[in-house]
Amino acid sequence: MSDADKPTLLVIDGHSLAFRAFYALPVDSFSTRDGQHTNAIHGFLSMLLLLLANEKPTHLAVAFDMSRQSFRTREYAEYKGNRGETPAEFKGQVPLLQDALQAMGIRTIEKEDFEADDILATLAARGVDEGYRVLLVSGDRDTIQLVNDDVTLLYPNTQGVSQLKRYDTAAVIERYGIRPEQYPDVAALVGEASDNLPGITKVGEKTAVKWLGLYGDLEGVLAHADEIKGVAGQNLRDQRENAERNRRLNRLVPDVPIDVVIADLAAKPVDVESVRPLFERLEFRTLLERLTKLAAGESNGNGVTAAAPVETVATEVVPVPDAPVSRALVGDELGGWLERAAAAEPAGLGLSLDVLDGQVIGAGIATADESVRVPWQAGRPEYAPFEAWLASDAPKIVSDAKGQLKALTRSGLAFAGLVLDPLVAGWLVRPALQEKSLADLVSFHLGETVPESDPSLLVPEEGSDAGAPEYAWYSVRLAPVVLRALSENSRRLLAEVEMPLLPVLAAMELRGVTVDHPELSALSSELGDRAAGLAQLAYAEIGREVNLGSPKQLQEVLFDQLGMPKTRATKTGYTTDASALADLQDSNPHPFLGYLLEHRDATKLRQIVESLDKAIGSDGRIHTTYGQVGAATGRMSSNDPNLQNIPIRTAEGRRIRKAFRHGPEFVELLTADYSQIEMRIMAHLSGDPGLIEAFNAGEDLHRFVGARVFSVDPADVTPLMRTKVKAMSYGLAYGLSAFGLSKQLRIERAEAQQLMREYFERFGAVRDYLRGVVEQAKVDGYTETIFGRRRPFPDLNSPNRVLRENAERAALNSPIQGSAADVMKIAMVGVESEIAAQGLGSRMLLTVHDELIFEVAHGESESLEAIVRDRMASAADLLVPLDVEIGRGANWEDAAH
DNA sequence: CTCAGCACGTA
DNA sequence: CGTACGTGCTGAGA
Repeated sequence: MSDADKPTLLVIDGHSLAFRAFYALPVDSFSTRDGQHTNAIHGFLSMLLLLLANEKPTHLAVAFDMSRQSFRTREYAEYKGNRGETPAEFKGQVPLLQDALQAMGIRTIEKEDFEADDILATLAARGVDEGYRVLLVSGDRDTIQLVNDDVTLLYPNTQGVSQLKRYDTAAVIERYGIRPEQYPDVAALVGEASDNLPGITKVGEKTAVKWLGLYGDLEGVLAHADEIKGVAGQNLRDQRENAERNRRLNRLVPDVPIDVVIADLAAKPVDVESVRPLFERLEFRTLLERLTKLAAGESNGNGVTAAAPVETVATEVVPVPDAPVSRALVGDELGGWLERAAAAEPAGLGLSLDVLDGQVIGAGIATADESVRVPWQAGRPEYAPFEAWLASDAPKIVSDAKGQLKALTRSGLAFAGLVLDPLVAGWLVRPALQEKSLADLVSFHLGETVPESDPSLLVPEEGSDAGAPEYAWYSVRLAPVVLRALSENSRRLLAEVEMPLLPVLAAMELRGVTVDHPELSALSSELGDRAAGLAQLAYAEIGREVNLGSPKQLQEVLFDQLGMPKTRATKTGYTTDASALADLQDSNPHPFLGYLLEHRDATKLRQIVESLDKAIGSDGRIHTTYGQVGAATGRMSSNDPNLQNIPIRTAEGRRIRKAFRHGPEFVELLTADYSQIEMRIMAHLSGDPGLIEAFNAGEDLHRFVGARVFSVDPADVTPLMRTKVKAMSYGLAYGLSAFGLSKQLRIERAEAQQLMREYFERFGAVRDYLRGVVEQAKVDGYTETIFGRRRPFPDLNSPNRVLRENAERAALNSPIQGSAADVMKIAMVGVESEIAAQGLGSRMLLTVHDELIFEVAHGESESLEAIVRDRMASAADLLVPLDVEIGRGANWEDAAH
């Protein structure tokens, strides 16, 4: 059996690690509201989670000292007698820590008369015998003696427990100049102050190692004590009992009588729910989150190892390398460094820009071993090599590149050669937004902690927060690790879609969209007046003033004062949402309800108008920010402000769209959207002949489907029939139930059920496909889009029904929504590059999932429309055509079709 | 001041 | 008991 195949047994000295954590973490910052100190528990568990994620032990246990008394104190009463009273704040934490471990399903072991390290020695010996690779974690140096080819020691750094140094045989030899089994001899000679074991006066590590080199072991040294010259030799002869006693005491017992079968220590997936109560009591929110992530990432729940890239690929994580100290370089010196660096990292150099007020003020550039700082100001000759490198095709790896790309553009710097954004790549690995920042990514994939900015950091080091050179260094080191975690298809998606899209989004953000301020202001005050009037009317109905925006106060009015029947329960009471209020209006008509609903509409719209108005920049335009790594399905999001939820359903809402205009240099806006893209994708993925025919027939989809479902001629499909099949069709992709359908259409359950039955009779392949998606995902642990974008679903096999069914619906929807997102992204890249290739002045401004909005330059209406239509329609080759609808107009509303 | 919960806008 | 988002408000706790 090769080493890599061996199971890994992890044994931790619980006391020593918890004690380290106790002193490493400020006790004041780790206490619950009711005064329980938790710093030792928190520190220990934090370290444990890191170990579980990074080392992936197959078996594990935590050993504790039972008391201060042991066979050692009986032999030598002063043993550890120098240690003060254990702080009460610490003592109280140990039982809680043991409870936490138990809840996590981790075995704790203690044995009367022995110390935890003896248990480590015993388990290590048994583990090696039974063919395990053994990892020990202890803060007691005596455990160094246990290291051998199969046993590795992880020893906490002096500062705390956040970093462990890995001691294998080679590391021990390097650090101490002796083999691990010789360590107790050295310690016996030198003594161990912390254990109150005096050694030989004047003999330190160097002398001890020298003597052992000469005479082999302690026995040999003592046998030749007479030959050793000098004061040290004399002291050795005088104090040899010290050494002999120390050696007896520091020998760890490899056969403590404990009835532990190592196979029983097998690591079980942590059940987050059984841990939750205790963690919540200890107020460990971050830890619970990390634990949840760990549980989600480790297993897909059914024991089938998913091919999905959900497992961290970090292996060598401890010890943590320190970021190289970086020098500031400019001019020829930088030019030379860049040349050498490029040779060292042919896949690309790490780059991170320092940005202040949207402008570049400097940069960090790194290889995996070295980083440099580059200051920058416009127009200085000494920065020419830097500018040339930026503009060249030299490959660059930039984390969270979009914002930096914008800063480069704003600073007038040409840029090329972006080959990878590790943040985007990491999102493709785990698209559920787990790793939101470079620090998260570093922690997950490298198992390291970025200084200062990471909440899991145990001991914040002062003034060591990461700057541009460090970010560049992390980026370049992340690149190969993250890429390895991606499937081949995902890598292609990254290279051919996501990376090319990144600068496109940056450009769109910079362009912004013109919005008419006076129009919004007028709308806002109009809506404000209306809301105020409606509020007065509502107050009059109930004879008092309440805050209509407060669900709590509304509940008092509706259920107490007006005595209306209770609505659907929420966590904190009963819902007052629009559909519930509409139901109430049916059963218990009351003018208050109508005024309340209208008031809601008015205030909601006003709030949207207000926030848009505030977002208009000095250029008269709104610049949203797109979240390329926003959605788990692959979609983009828009924020600050969100331009993807501008009202459209009501006439009032559409007035907001009228305020979105073309800029003065342009003649109109053009909107282009995919018609029914999700249904088309469903037709493609399911191969349903009926649905495919529906799209190829070129007839109104819902009319066609309605004709099939209700067995009538298309011409005889009534509006009501059309509404019903339309709701059904759209609901399909979301995992809609008969209950949900009946609710939405306000029809009987039985009728909804009947409708679904008829539907699936005609479009059976759709149902088969949707079922198949979930079944396959349960086996694989993930779903995949047409273009290979994967999304893991750890809850699909959860015993918790709510979790499982939620996961099933999400899994069913994911390939559909995700493929649509793939198609749109491909189209955007294609359109942008074709506009550039043809040298058009028109520009792509916005994307709203299945819609693109452009600003049309003079005389380009037709050519732009042709480009957009072509690139959107040809973005994917499906079994059904991709239909694109285009409209033009002076504003967003008029440009709709 | 932060945070959870609710409600609601879009595709 | 319909997927995916982002935002703003309230009210509770610091």
